[in-house]
Amino acid sequence: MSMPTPTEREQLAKAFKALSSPNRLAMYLDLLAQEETSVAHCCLGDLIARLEIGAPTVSHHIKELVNAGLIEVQRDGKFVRCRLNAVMRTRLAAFFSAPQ
Amino acid sequence: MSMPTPTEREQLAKAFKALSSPNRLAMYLDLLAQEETSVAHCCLGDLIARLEIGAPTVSHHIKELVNAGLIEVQRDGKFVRCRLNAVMRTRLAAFFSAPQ
DNA sequence: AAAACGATTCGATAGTTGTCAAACTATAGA
DNA sequence: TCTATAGTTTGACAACTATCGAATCGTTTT
Repeated sequence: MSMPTPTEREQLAKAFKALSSPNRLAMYLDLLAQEETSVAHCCLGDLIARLEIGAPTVSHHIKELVNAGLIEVQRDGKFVRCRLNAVMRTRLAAFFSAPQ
Repeated sequence: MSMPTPTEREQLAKAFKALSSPNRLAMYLDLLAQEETSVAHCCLGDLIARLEIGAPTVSHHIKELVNAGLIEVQRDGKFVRCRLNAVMRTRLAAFFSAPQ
């Protein structure tokens, strides 16, 4: 990978910070697992059920993950659907990939 | 990537936490860049010179990066040589790699 | 319209962390 | 042995953060 610009470095640090909280990482992993089993549906309630933290905290974490560019959300009636941001995922993979 | 075990998840979170500090990320990037230009040498003084933080802070950050399994260090006389941990780098790349 | 449900905002708190200055240790060279 | 150099440890502090309970907002259902 080529050397990131200072701006890119900032974005990377932000993404890593978002994944540095065990519960946020668990949420990211949940969405990752879901992506690979092609389950369309995932709202905050699902994440709340799986983790042992309250709704306000989950809501806060979701905002952090969105703000870091790691996931995307979309209102759907009462629910908020979450899914991974594929572009960011690819960028992070590239970051750690050794040259050829 | 297959679902990480709780232990693996802990290790991942630890690695991301280590990279979530802009200065620690800069240090990791320094070692990354160096790896790719095949410069053998990199001691703490080099990192101190490039970043605008003091020696105690750099020393502290190095310990964090080592503890997270991201880099390895080795005493060499007066100096401490730093280099990336290739295994961890590969694991992180795999984590973000999309299936097939 | 009222109740129920999903999610967000707010205020507070306990705990964590990045940084520094000062003191210290270790190695190399004169 | 004295000095200079490279790095570490310690103690402290300001800034940040993960979490909670309570109140609120928006949507659906009855």
